[in-house]
Amino acid sequence: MSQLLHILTGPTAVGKTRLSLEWAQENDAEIVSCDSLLFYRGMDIGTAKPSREEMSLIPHHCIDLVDAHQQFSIAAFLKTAKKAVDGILGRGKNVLVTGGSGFYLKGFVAPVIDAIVVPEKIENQVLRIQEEQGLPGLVDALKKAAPEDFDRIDLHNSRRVIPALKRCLASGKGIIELRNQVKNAPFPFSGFEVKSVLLERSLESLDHRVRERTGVMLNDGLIEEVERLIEQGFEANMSASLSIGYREVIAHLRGELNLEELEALINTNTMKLVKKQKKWFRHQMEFDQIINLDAGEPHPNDLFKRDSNA
RNA sequence: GGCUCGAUAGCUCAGUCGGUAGAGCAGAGGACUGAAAAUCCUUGUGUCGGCAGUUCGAUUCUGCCUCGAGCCA
Repeated sequence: MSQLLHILTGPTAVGKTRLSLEWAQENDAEIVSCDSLLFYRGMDIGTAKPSREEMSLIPHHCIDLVDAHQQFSIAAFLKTAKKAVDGILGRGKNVLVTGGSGFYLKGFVAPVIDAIVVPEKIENQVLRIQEEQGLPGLVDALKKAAPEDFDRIDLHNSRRVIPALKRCLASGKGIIELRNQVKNAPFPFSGFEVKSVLLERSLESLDHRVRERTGVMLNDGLIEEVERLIEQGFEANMSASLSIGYREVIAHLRGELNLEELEALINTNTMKLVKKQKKWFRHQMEFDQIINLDAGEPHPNDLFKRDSNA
Protein backbone atom coordinates (compact mmCIF):
# COMPACT_ATOMS: atom_id res chain seq x y z
CA MET A 1 0.00 0.00 0.00
CA SER A 2 1.13 3.54 -0.65
CA GLN A 3 1.97 5.58 2.42
CA LEU A 4 0.13 8.73 1.48
CA LEU A 5 -1.48 11.35 3.70
CA HIS A 6 -3.83 14.04 2.46
CA ILE A 7 -3.88 16.98 4.84
CA LEU A 8 -6.63 19.57 4.61
CA THR A 9 -6.43 22.43 7.04
CA GLY A 10 -7.22 26.09 7.57
CA PRO A 11 -8.32 28.42 10.35
CA THR A 12 -11.44 27.96 12.42
CA ALA A 13 -14.68 28.53 10.54
CA VAL A 14 -13.03 28.51 7.14
CA GLY A 15 -15.15 25.59 5.99
CA LYS A 16 -12.98 22.51 6.48
CA THR A 17 -15.69 20.09 7.55
CA ARG A 18 -17.86 20.34 4.49
CA LEU A 19 -15.04 20.18 1.99
CA SER A 20 -13.39 17.29 3.78
CA LEU A 21 -16.62 15.28 3.69
CA GLU A 22 -17.08 15.98 0.01
CA TRP A 23 -13.51 15.05 -0.82
CA ALA A 24 -13.64 11.89 1.29
CA GLN A 25 -16.81 10.73 -0.45
CA GLU A 26 -15.37 11.35 -3.89
CA ASN A 27 -12.07 9.68 -3.07
CA ASP A 28 -13.01 6.70 -0.95
CA ALA A 29 -11.31 8.15 2.09
CA GLU A 30 -11.69 8.05 5.85
CA ILE A 31 -11.14 11.12 7.97
CA VAL A 32 -8.58 11.53 10.75
CA SER A 33 -9.44 14.54 12.87
CA CYS A 34 -6.43 16.67 13.80
CA ASP A 35 -7.95 18.74 16.54
CA SER A 36 -6.86 19.20 20.13
CA LEU A 37 -10.44 19.22 21.44
CA LEU A 38 -12.54 16.92 19.29
CA PHE A 39 -11.19 13.88 21.09
CA TYR A 40 -13.07 14.97 24.23
CA ARG A 41 -16.50 13.40 24.56
CA GLY A 42 -19.27 15.85 25.29
CA MET A 43 -17.49 18.85 23.80
CA ASP A 44 -19.64 19.01 20.70
CA ILE A 45 -21.35 22.34 20.17
CA GLY A 46 -18.51 24.63 21.20
CA THR A 47 -15.95 22.76 19.13
CA ALA A 48 -18.18 22.60 16.05
CA LYS A 49 -17.64 18.85 16.07
CA PRO A 50 -18.99 17.11 12.96
CA SER A 51 -22.54 15.96 13.54
CA ARG A 52 -23.61 12.35 13.97
CA GLU A 53 -25.04 12.42 10.47
CA GLU A 54 -21.80 13.72 9.01
CA MET A 55 -19.78 11.11 10.86
CA SER A 56 -22.11 8.38 9.67
CA LEU A 57 -21.38 9.26 6.05
CA ILE A 58 -17.63 8.84 6.40
CA PRO A 59 -15.71 6.98 9.12
CA HIS A 60 -14.02 9.51 11.44
CA HIS A 61 -11.05 8.84 13.69
CA CYS A 62 -9.54 10.58 16.72
CA ILE A 63 -12.91 11.95 17.81
CA ASP A 64 -14.59 11.20 21.16
CA LEU A 65 -11.67 9.23 22.53
CA VAL A 66 -11.79 10.26 26.19
CA ASP A 67 -14.09 12.01 28.66
CA ALA A 68 -13.62 15.74 28.93
CA HIS A 69 -12.18 15.52 32.43
CA GLN A 70 -9.43 13.16 31.27
CA GLN A 71 -6.09 14.58 30.24
CA PHE A 72 -4.96 13.90 26.69
CA SER A 73 -1.87 15.05 24.85
CA ILE A 74 -0.17 15.38 21.52
CA ALA A 75 1.80 12.21 22.25
CA ALA A 76 -1.36 10.20 22.88
CA PHE A 77 -2.99 11.81 19.90
CA LEU A 78 -0.19 10.94 17.48
CA LYS A 79 -0.14 7.38 18.71
CA THR A 80 -3.87 7.05 18.13
CA ALA A 81 -3.66 8.80 14.79
CA LYS A 82 -0.92 6.47 13.61
CA LYS A 83 -3.02 3.43 14.47
CA ALA A 84 -6.01 4.95 12.67
CA VAL A 85 -3.93 5.72 9.58
CA ASP A 86 -2.48 2.23 9.49
CA GLY A 87 -5.99 0.84 9.76
CA ILE A 88 -7.33 2.98 6.94
CA LEU A 89 -4.46 2.13 4.63
CA GLY A 90 -4.90 -1.52 5.52
CA ARG A 91 -8.48 -1.25 4.29
CA GLY A 92 -7.14 0.12 1.03
CA LYS A 93 -8.68 3.52 1.55
CA ASN A 94 -7.34 7.06 1.33
CA VAL A 95 -6.46 9.03 4.44
CA LEU A 96 -7.73 12.57 4.88
CA VAL A 97 -6.30 14.43 7.86
CA THR A 98 -8.41 17.47 8.73
CA GLY A 99 -8.33 19.94 11.56
CA GLY A 100 -6.92 23.24 12.65
CA SER A 101 -4.57 22.38 15.51
CA GLY A 102 -1.24 23.50 14.12
CA PHE A 103 1.12 21.84 16.55
CA TYR A 104 -0.69 18.53 16.19
CA LEU A 105 -0.72 18.90 12.43
CA LYS A 106 3.01 19.35 12.39
CA GLY A 107 3.25 15.96 14.04
CA PHE A 108 2.20 14.40 10.73
CA VAL A 109 5.08 15.90 8.78
CA ALA A 110 7.91 16.30 11.30
CA PRO A 111 9.11 15.05 14.67
CA VAL A 112 7.61 17.33 17.30
CA ILE A 113 8.21 15.45 20.53
CA ASP A 114 10.91 13.24 21.96
CA ALA A 115 10.65 9.73 23.31
CA ILE A 116 11.95 10.49 26.78
CA VAL A 117 10.01 8.88 29.58
CA VAL A 118 9.93 11.09 32.66
CA PRO A 119 10.00 8.96 35.82
CA GLU A 120 7.46 9.75 38.49
CA LYS A 121 10.24 10.75 40.86
CA ILE A 122 11.28 13.56 38.54
CA GLU A 123 7.67 14.57 37.88
CA ASN A 124 7.22 15.01 41.63
CA GLN A 125 10.54 16.75 42.07
CA VAL A 126 9.64 19.35 39.43
CA LEU A 127 6.15 19.75 40.82
CA ARG A 128 7.62 20.47 44.24
CA ILE A 129 9.97 23.13 42.87
CA GLN A 130 7.05 24.67 41.04
CA GLU A 131 4.87 24.81 44.14
CA GLU A 132 7.55 25.98 46.53
CA GLN A 133 9.60 28.38 44.41
CA GLY A 134 7.53 29.11 41.33
CA LEU A 135 9.04 30.00 38.00
CA PRO A 136 12.32 31.45 39.37
CA GLY A 137 13.02 28.14 41.12
CA LEU A 138 12.27 26.21 37.93
CA VAL A 139 14.60 28.43 35.94
CA ASP A 140 17.34 27.95 38.53
CA ALA A 141 16.91 24.20 38.39
CA LEU A 142 17.03 24.28 34.60
CA LYS A 143 20.18 26.34 34.75
CA LYS A 144 21.79 23.66 36.89
CA ALA A 145 20.54 20.82 34.72
CA ALA A 146 21.52 22.41 31.39
CA PRO A 147 24.00 25.20 32.07
CA GLU A 148 25.21 25.71 28.50
CA ASP A 149 21.97 26.36 26.73
CA PHE A 150 19.24 26.76 29.31
CA ASP A 151 18.54 30.24 28.03
CA ARG A 152 17.64 28.96 24.61
CA ILE A 153 14.06 28.50 25.71
CA ASP A 154 11.47 31.04 26.78
CA LEU A 155 12.30 31.42 30.45
CA HIS A 156 9.23 33.57 31.12
CA ASN A 157 6.98 30.75 30.05
CA SER A 158 6.49 28.03 32.63
CA ARG A 159 4.80 25.88 29.98
CA ARG A 160 8.17 25.78 28.25
CA VAL A 161 10.39 25.63 31.31
CA ILE A 162 8.59 22.77 33.07
CA PRO A 163 8.72 20.20 30.26
CA ALA A 164 12.25 21.25 29.37
CA LEU A 165 13.41 20.78 32.95
CA LYS A 166 11.75 17.38 33.21
CA ARG A 167 13.40 16.22 30.01
CA CYS A 168 16.79 17.51 30.98
CA LEU A 169 16.62 15.84 34.37
CA ALA A 170 15.32 12.58 32.92
CA SER A 171 17.87 12.43 30.12
CA GLY A 172 20.86 14.20 31.62
CA LYS A 173 21.14 16.17 28.40
CA GLY A 174 20.82 19.87 27.50
CA ILE A 175 17.94 21.43 25.63
CA ILE A 176 19.78 22.02 22.39
CA GLU A 177 21.17 18.52 22.32
CA LEU A 178 17.67 17.13 22.87
CA ARG A 179 16.26 19.37 20.19
CA ASN A 180 18.84 18.38 17.64
CA GLN A 181 18.26 14.78 18.53
CA VAL A 182 14.52 15.14 17.95
CA LYS A 183 15.02 16.97 14.67
CA ASN A 184 16.68 13.92 13.18
CA ALA A 185 14.75 11.22 14.97
CA PRO A 186 12.15 9.05 13.25
CA PHE A 187 8.57 10.05 13.99
CA PRO A 188 5.25 8.21 13.59
CA PHE A 189 4.79 9.28 9.98
CA SER A 190 8.39 9.17 8.81
CA GLY A 191 8.49 8.10 5.21
CA PHE A 192 4.90 9.00 4.46
CA GLU A 193 4.21 11.05 1.38
CA VAL A 194 2.12 14.10 2.21
CA LYS A 195 -0.15 16.20 0.05
CA SER A 196 -1.38 19.31 1.81
CA VAL A 197 -3.97 21.97 1.21
CA LEU A 198 -4.44 25.15 3.20
CA LEU A 199 -7.89 26.70 3.05
CA GLU A 200 -7.98 30.45 3.45
CA ARG A 201 -10.44 33.29 3.69
CA SER A 202 -10.06 36.97 4.42
CA LEU A 203 -10.29 38.09 8.05
CA GLU A 204 -13.46 40.00 7.23
CA SER A 205 -15.08 36.93 5.82
CA LEU A 206 -13.94 34.76 8.73
CA ASP A 207 -15.18 37.36 11.19
CA HIS A 208 -18.59 37.23 9.57
CA ARG A 209 -18.68 33.44 9.66
CA VAL A 210 -17.47 33.32 13.28
CA ARG A 211 -20.21 35.70 14.44
CA GLU A 212 -22.82 33.65 12.72
CA ARG A 213 -21.43 30.44 14.15
CA THR A 214 -21.24 31.75 17.73
CA GLY A 215 -24.89 32.74 17.54
CA VAL A 216 -25.80 29.27 16.32
CA MET A 217 -23.75 27.61 19.08
CA LEU A 218 -25.49 29.59 21.80
CA ASN A 219 -28.84 28.83 20.21
CA ASP A 220 -28.02 25.16 19.98
CA GLY A 221 -27.39 24.92 23.71
CA LEU A 222 -23.72 25.65 24.31
CA ILE A 223 -24.47 26.87 27.83
CA GLU A 224 -26.32 23.67 28.68
CA GLU A 225 -23.47 21.64 27.22
CA VAL A 226 -21.02 23.41 29.51
CA GLU A 227 -23.27 22.85 32.53
CA ARG A 228 -23.30 19.15 31.73
CA LEU A 229 -19.51 19.09 31.37
CA ILE A 230 -19.01 20.93 34.64
CA GLU A 231 -21.07 18.27 36.41
CA GLN A 232 -18.68 15.70 34.98
CA GLY A 233 -15.75 17.65 36.39
CA PHE A 234 -14.23 18.95 33.18
CA GLU A 235 -12.99 22.08 34.90
CA ALA A 236 -10.15 19.94 36.28
CA ASN A 237 -8.91 19.56 32.71
CA MET A 238 -7.32 22.88 31.82
CA SER A 239 -6.92 22.20 28.14
CA ALA A 240 -10.62 21.45 27.82
CA SER A 241 -12.06 24.08 30.13
CA LEU A 242 -9.80 26.91 28.96
CA SER A 243 -10.83 26.42 25.36
CA ILE A 244 -12.73 29.08 23.50
CA GLY A 245 -16.45 29.05 23.98
CA TYR A 246 -16.10 26.98 27.12
CA ARG A 247 -14.11 29.29 29.34
CA GLU A 248 -16.37 32.19 28.44
CA VAL A 249 -19.51 30.21 29.29
CA ILE A 250 -17.92 29.22 32.61
CA ALA A 251 -17.37 32.93 33.33
CA HIS A 252 -20.97 33.61 32.37
CA LEU A 253 -22.24 30.87 34.69
CA ARG A 254 -20.20 32.47 37.48
CA GLY A 255 -22.03 35.72 36.82
CA GLU A 256 -19.00 37.53 35.42
CA LEU A 257 -20.55 38.14 32.00
CA ASN A 258 -24.06 38.74 30.77
CA LEU A 259 -25.33 37.02 27.63
CA GLU A 260 -24.44 39.88 25.34
CA GLU A 261 -20.91 40.13 26.73
CA LEU A 262 -20.57 36.36 26.49
CA GLU A 263 -21.34 36.29 22.80
CA ALA A 264 -19.05 39.25 22.08
CA LEU A 265 -16.18 37.71 24.02
CA ILE A 266 -16.49 34.35 22.27
CA ASN A 267 -16.38 36.20 18.97
CA THR A 268 -13.23 38.16 19.73
CA ASN A 269 -11.47 35.16 21.26
CA THR A 270 -12.35 33.01 18.27
CA MET A 271 -10.93 35.64 15.97
CA LYS A 272 -7.78 35.69 18.07
CA LEU A 273 -7.54 31.96 17.48
CA VAL A 274 -8.06 32.44 13.75
CA LYS A 275 -5.18 34.91 13.60
CA LYS A 276 -2.94 32.65 15.65
CA GLN A 277 -3.69 29.74 13.34
CA LYS A 278 -2.94 31.81 10.27
CA LYS A 279 0.37 32.76 11.85
CA TRP A 280 1.23 29.14 12.57
CA PHE A 281 0.45 28.06 9.03
CA ARG A 282 2.52 30.96 7.71
CA HIS A 283 5.61 30.33 9.83
CA GLN A 284 5.58 26.68 10.83
CA MET A 285 4.23 24.78 7.85
CA GLU A 286 4.42 24.50 4.12
CA PHE A 287 1.58 23.65 1.80
CA ASP A 288 1.35 22.26 -1.69
CA GLN A 289 -1.76 24.24 -2.41
CA ILE A 290 -3.49 27.26 -0.90
CA ILE A 291 -7.10 27.87 -1.76
CA ASN A 292 -8.97 31.03 -0.89
CA LEU A 293 -12.60 30.08 -0.44
CA ASP A 294 -13.75 33.68 -0.75
CA ALA A 295 -13.21 33.22 -4.45
CA GLY A 296 -15.86 30.48 -4.47
CA GLU A 297 -16.22 26.87 -3.37
CA PRO A 298 -13.90 24.60 -5.31
CA HIS A 299 -14.95 21.22 -6.58
CA PRO A 300 -13.56 18.52 -4.27
CA ASN A 301 -11.52 17.13 -7.11
CA ASP A 302 -9.68 20.43 -7.43
CA LEU A 303 -8.08 19.74 -4.05
CA PHE A 304 -4.60 18.24 -3.79
CA LYS A 305 -3.62 19.34 -7.25
CA ARG A 306 -0.21 20.82 -6.73
CA ASP A 307 -0.37 23.08 -9.74
CA SER A 308 -3.11 25.49 -8.67
CA ASN A 309 -2.66 28.82 -6.92
CA ALA A 310 -0.23 27.62 -4.30
C1' G B 1 -35.62 74.12 36.36
C1' G B 2 -31.84 73.33 40.78
C1' C B 3 -27.86 70.42 42.79
C1' U B 4 -24.09 66.55 42.56
C1' C B 5 -20.79 63.52 39.93
C1' G B 6 -18.53 62.30 35.38
C1' A B 7 -16.26 63.50 30.18
C1' U B 8 -8.35 61.21 29.22
C1' A B 9 -5.92 55.62 23.70
C1' G B 10 -10.84 51.59 19.70
C1' C B 11 -13.09 49.93 25.06
C1' U B 12 -12.79 50.14 30.72
C1' C B 13 -10.39 53.38 33.64
C1' A B 14 -5.63 55.49 36.47
C1' G B 15 -3.04 60.02 36.81
C1' U B 16 -0.95 64.92 36.50
C1' C B 17 -0.21 69.06 44.66
C1' G B 18 -0.02 73.49 37.10
C1' G B 19 5.68 71.87 33.25
C1' U B 20 1.19 68.40 27.14
C1' A B 21 -0.03 61.45 30.26
C1' G B 22 -0.25 55.58 31.59
C1' A B 23 -2.37 50.51 32.86
C1' G B 24 -5.62 46.38 31.56
C1' C B 25 -8.32 44.72 27.38
C1' A B 26 -8.71 44.99 22.02
C1' G B 27 -5.34 45.68 17.67
C1' A B 28 -0.28 44.65 15.37
C1' G B 29 4.25 41.69 15.20
C1' G B 30 7.03 37.36 17.04
C1' A B 31 7.92 32.50 19.57
C1' C B 32 6.60 27.38 20.11
C1' U B 33 9.25 19.45 22.49
C1' G B 34 3.45 15.95 26.12
C1' A B 35 -2.15 22.01 28.54
C1' A B 36 -1.16 24.24 21.72
C1' A B 37 -8.53 26.76 21.11
C1' A B 38 -3.02 26.65 25.93
C1' U B 39 1.16 29.69 27.17
C1' C B 40 5.02 33.40 26.57
C1' C B 41 7.67 37.87 24.43
C1' U B 42 7.64 42.82 21.87
C1' U B 43 4.57 47.03 20.65
C1' G B 44 0.83 52.82 23.71
C1' U B 45 0.95 60.76 20.43
C1' G B 46 -4.05 60.59 22.38
C1' U B 47 -7.35 68.27 19.70
C1' C B 48 -6.65 64.69 28.24
C1' G B 49 -15.36 67.22 25.73
C1' G B 50 -15.66 72.80 23.75
C1' C B 51 -14.75 78.11 24.54
C1' A B 52 -12.75 81.80 27.56
C1' G B 53 -10.06 83.50 32.17
C1' U B 54 -5.82 83.29 35.74
C1' U B 55 -0.58 81.98 34.77
C1' C B 56 5.90 82.36 31.98
C1' G B 57 3.10 77.82 31.12
C1' A B 58 -3.55 74.70 31.77
C1' U B 59 -5.26 68.24 30.36
C1' U B 60 -4.67 69.74 35.72
C1' C B 61 -7.25 75.84 38.88
C1' U B 62 -11.79 79.26 37.79
C1' G B 63 -16.18 80.56 34.80
C1' C B 64 -19.55 79.48 30.98
C1' C B 65 -21.28 75.89 27.36
C1' U B 66 -22.25 70.79 25.41
C1' C B 67 -23.17 65.73 26.45
C1' G B 68 -24.06 61.57 30.02
C1' A B 69 -25.49 59.45 34.96
C1' G B 70 -27.85 60.29 39.54
C1' C B 71 -30.61 63.11 43.20
C1' C B 72 -34.19 67.06 44.38
C1' A B 73 -38.34 69.67 42.48
